[in-house]
Amino acid sequence: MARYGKEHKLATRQRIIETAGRRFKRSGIDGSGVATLMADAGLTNGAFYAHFASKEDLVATAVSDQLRDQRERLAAVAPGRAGVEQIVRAYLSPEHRDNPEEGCPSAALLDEIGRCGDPTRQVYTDSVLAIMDDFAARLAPHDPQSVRTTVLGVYALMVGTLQLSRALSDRRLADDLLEQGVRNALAVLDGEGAASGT
Amino acid sequence: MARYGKEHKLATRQRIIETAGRRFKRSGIDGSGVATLMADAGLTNGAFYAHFASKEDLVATAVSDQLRDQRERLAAVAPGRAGVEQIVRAYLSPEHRDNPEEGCPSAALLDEIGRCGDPTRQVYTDSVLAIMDDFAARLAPHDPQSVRTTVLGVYALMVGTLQLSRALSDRRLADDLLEQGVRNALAVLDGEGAASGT
DNA sequence: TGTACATCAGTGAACGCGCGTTCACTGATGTAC
DNA sequence: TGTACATCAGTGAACGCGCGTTCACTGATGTAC
Repeated sequence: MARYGKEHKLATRQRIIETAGRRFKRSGIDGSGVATLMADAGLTNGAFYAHFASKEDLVATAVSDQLRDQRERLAAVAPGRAGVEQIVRAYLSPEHRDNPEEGCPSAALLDEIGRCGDPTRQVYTDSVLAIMDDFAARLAPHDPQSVRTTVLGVYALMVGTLQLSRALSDRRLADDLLEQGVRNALAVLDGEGAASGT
Repeated sequence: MARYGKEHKLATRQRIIETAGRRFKRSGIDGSGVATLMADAGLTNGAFYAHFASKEDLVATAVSDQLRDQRERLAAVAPGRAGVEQIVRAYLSPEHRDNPEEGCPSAALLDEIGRCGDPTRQVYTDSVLAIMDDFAARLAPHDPQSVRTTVLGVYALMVGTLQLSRALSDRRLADDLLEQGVRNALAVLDGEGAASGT
């Protein structure tokens, strides 16, 4: 059990990144202070700058990590039209809406990310595009490039729908909106890549 | 020029609400301090609590004011299918994306609003529903209730699309996404209320 | 095997600053006589 | 018309606190001989 050495430090760094990702999604970026982020990882504020150059550095890193995680979870879903529908339904579910901490970083943080500096937005863009490319390949394996923008549009649709469902204080209306979102997402997807259906 | 009296104080209050709305949309809610908000209105921090019970009180009031403004601007657009398309294109335009301060409060603040307390979310819900009801009446004057959820879904789609377009650091991709958003919004709307066309 | 030293992840106190909020006070305005 | 007083919108300093960041120090670990 090395408490000392490169491997240990990297493990600690990874732990900070993961707990910070959850904290940002729960409390927002501006709403999460460095001392709290470190306490979440079982550490004190002083150690922060041995791992990251600045809070913004952690923000970019945590956003990237969150999106890599989202990408990996999507990769585990079955291929074909059935998998696509499963992804859309899981994303636009009451469970996802009611647990932002475990969910999509875009749904929790997108408007704040839009106000971040260039480096963070660059990292965000690259990470989202990697997910979009995976999804496009799922939708149109022969020509993923052709549906890239379609897929980006569906992602935006789902993000906005989940955010609005979280903000509405009328639960029934929020549930109806999620169902409407599923219909809209599937309509856009089916209108496009008529390929790769199950 | 009364500097004193009910009318003067109400005018000052309204000025604070309006400048705060713009500041929130530019810097976020957590990113806007009371001293800055008051300085924007040409006042000092001390006067704040003569006008509002708390910062959260101002947040709820400013969000409501912003949405009332959005509603009034929408009401000025011509009726029928032409008006609907004009609204969608203006919303999902590069101009709107590049000027969040003048734009839609949902696009600028939705994930932060989702983290606000019940009173703010209640005010937000009521204000959005008023806009949705106007829009539904525009789409299906004979039976607006039937398209309420459709319209809410289109609003969510547009909000998410604008937010994502703002966050992407690749301008061409961000532009393509806006165009895709227009197609998606119109497809959902045309798939629904086949009525009231021009 | 045992001891002396080097390494370094993490601690905890402190930096200046801005946060949301409170309050004694100012000074321009309106009212009473 | 002029003077004395009441009203009250706004000022500015202060409250305790948390912010992001820095740094001297601790103490457990690994290395050298």
